[in-house]
Amino acid sequence: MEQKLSKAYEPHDVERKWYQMWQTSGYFRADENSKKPHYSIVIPPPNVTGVLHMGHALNNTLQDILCRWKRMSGCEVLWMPGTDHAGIATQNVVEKQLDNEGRDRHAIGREAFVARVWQWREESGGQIIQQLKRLGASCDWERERFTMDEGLSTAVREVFVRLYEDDLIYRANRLINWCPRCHTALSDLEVEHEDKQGHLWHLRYPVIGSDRFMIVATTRPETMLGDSAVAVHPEDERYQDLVGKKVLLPLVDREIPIVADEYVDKDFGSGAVKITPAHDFNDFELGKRHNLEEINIFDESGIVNENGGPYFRQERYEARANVVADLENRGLLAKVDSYENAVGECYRCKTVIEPYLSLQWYVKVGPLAAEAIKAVQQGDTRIVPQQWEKTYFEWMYNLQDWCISRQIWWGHRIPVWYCAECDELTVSRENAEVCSHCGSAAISQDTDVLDTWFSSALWPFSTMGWPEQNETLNKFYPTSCLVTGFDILFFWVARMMMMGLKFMQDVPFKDVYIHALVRDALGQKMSKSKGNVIDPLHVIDEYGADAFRFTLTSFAAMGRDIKLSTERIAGYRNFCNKLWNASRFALMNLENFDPSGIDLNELELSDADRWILTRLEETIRQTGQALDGYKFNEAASTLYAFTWHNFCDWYIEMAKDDLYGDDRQARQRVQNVLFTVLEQLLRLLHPFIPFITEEIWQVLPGERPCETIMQAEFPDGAGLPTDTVGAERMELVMEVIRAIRNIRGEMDVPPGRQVAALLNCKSGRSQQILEEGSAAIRVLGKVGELTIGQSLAPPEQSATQVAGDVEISLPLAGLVDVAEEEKRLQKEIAKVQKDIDLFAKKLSNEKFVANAPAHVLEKDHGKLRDAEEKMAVLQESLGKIQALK
RNA sequence: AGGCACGUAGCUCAGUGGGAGAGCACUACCUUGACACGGUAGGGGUCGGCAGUUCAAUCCUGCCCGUGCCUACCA
Repeated sequence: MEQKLSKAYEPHDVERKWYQMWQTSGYFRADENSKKPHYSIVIPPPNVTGVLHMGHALNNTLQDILCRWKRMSGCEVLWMPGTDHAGIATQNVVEKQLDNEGRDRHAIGREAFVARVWQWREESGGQIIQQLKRLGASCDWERERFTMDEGLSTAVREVFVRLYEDDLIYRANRLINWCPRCHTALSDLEVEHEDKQGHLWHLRYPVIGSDRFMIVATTRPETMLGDSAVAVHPEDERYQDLVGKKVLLPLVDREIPIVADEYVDKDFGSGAVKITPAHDFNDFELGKRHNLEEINIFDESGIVNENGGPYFRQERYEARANVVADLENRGLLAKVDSYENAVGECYRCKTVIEPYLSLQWYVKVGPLAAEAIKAVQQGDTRIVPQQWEKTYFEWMYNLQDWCISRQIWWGHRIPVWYCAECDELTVSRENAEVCSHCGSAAISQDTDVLDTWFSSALWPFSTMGWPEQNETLNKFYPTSCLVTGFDILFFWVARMMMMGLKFMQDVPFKDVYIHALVRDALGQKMSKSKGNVIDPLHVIDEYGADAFRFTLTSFAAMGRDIKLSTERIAGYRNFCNKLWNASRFALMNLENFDPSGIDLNELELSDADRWILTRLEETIRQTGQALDGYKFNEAASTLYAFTWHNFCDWYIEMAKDDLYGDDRQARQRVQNVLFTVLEQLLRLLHPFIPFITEEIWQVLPGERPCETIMQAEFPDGAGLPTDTVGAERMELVMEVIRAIRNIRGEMDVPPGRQVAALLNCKSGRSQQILEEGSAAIRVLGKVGELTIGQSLAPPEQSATQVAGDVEISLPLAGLVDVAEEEKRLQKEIAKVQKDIDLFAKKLSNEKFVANAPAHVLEKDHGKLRDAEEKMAVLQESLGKIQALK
């Protein structure tokens, strides 16, 4: 008994052993000087704070499949790995640590804080990289990058300065999304909108010089402290006489005008709107049109400032309660309705966003977006699946300028210096010492850092050494494919497109493959708070990385989310085990087998051989096509079906007879085919399940052409002796076996018991095929006495089935009772009758016959004929059976 | 409000203008010398509803119902 492989596949040691070998031997390394065609992918850099979650696992499994496949297909592959400094997220992590120590970042100061973040990154930032390795990711780790690396920081500065010089970066005082907890501006994308149940308060503002009141409705009554007008629609008859008059703003007793503006919806509420330019985006715009005062009533923590009169120093919700109570006491609260509206929250800490007036840096995206749109329209970059193109365009056309300054400490500091003497700006690639305008040394750098996504946008070329021109960029830019989830299509993909086109004059990637989101078994997003997270590392521990990868791949159908549960993973663990055991079987029967120098084309192959080789060639073709089209699930199911249902269920079972028999030549022939199929199958499967395939491949008999399966060629089917006619012949044998098994199963014949069978063939061809396949029929059908011929008379008492033009009869006597067989036959007859009815009806339809294409007609005629022939045999048998009763 | 998906076997999902598929679950039988993480056989679906195009619709078109997601400045 062969001792090379254990009885069941045990992934742990295998995974560790081979990953280490691959990495230390440098098989993941990309050579920019290679003459081979290039293939490159940049990893979507996970946050340095991150731990591997299902999304990463899927994302990186797919990338690894592509990279391993391309590497085996003769490409020089660069898979560029790295991590993202994740400004706000990382700062929050370290701030939390400080908080646990009873300190905050202001107490230790900027420099110490940043040093502390770096220290944290050194200690625990590499976690996710180690986890990617557990998954089998074949990244070129020697090139690992971090967005805060010196090189990438240089690229960030270069880009900032050049955009500034091209008037594509500017500074403006506007309303921005402000997180009162993170104390920073956020871009529009970093705000998540969620519908929340709240209230709509209707407030009464007294009109000056009149006894009338304007009723205004608001979801945020505290902002009335900053109101600078009440607006109505210009054509609203109710208020025609009031426009131009003033109301007295309650509580703070300020006089504010009543203005007319088209923005107001006459039919909503009272038709009058309170206008707070400093705290609402619409009001801000309206305020600009009417030249209204912008009164900021909050500080950066969302606490009422000195403009809030009596509410000074109250937190915003506290102020809200007090404002409402005070208004009510004065009879100025008309009514309160329940109201649901969308509230903006910080995407990092979920704090409710405050629209806040402040001076920030912006990227003017218009000209950049125009190029990014054009590139996709022209097909320079292809988005797969294509449906996402529409989403991409939709967003690109409606793009607002991008707020890139963040009031945090962890990130790329904005390379702008302000002069205390001449008030001019110095924008510089190097750290500035003196003002570029007046030469004064009294300059200070902007305290803000850049949005994390600013550096991410440069990732495809900054990681390759840009702004330096080098061979890596020449060879590997633009990248071949970007694999990512749709959740960062805007955050990241769109911005890489803009920056790549601007600075490399070429798209950053030829293809963008957008994959699904991984959800839990109930279809909910996995999150810590819901407690429904499946940890990929636990999955790998329990089922092995290969089973996990194959599961994800099998579910990675386009355009649908993946609902993952551990039961599903077990199924693919079983698949790995099946492959393992099939390999064990092969190895046991390949002892002393030497695969060298034998050409399958020179062997006298059996129909079974021809069949499996033909199926293999088909599988190779289908797998390649599926991968070409990013149809990962199709590739996976093709391979699954071939491995299990063709190779294991049929070929191995049929091979046993020859392997165990005395015919040395037959044995060698089968060994050759068995070896060939298994060896190629392992190579086909390697991109998907790299560990187990390496482990088996390494112990195959004979000399290996290279040290690792990673370097072996991906099968292309060339040289395989395919033979569709031979394969069809085998199908008849298989059909006969299935028919015999069907009778046995239906009639409850014990599996161990042999039966006699009589195969009555209508053609000499069938007879000849079955005679050749008789060994398989005997073994797989558990047939003892086997009679094959033409015009045979079946025994009086027998069970009958039909396969093609072959009538199969198993003598009943002593096996089963007549009633059972009658039942079985009637069931079978009912099935066939359904077919006959269907096709007879179709073919008697004149319109169908007149219009349907010839091949359809021919096929249906054939099917009707087959069904009728089958019916005749079954009816005859039924008659005989009934006669016995 | 707009946009995009989705609705197929008990569950999770593939799929195609020409007789409905897989995995899991289920039923029966089987420790046969690769594998019980296994084998063989079997049951199970008016392919969301209603119209239309077509010789032919689960697939194309329209409407409706239901479910998700994304984008959006209606207080």
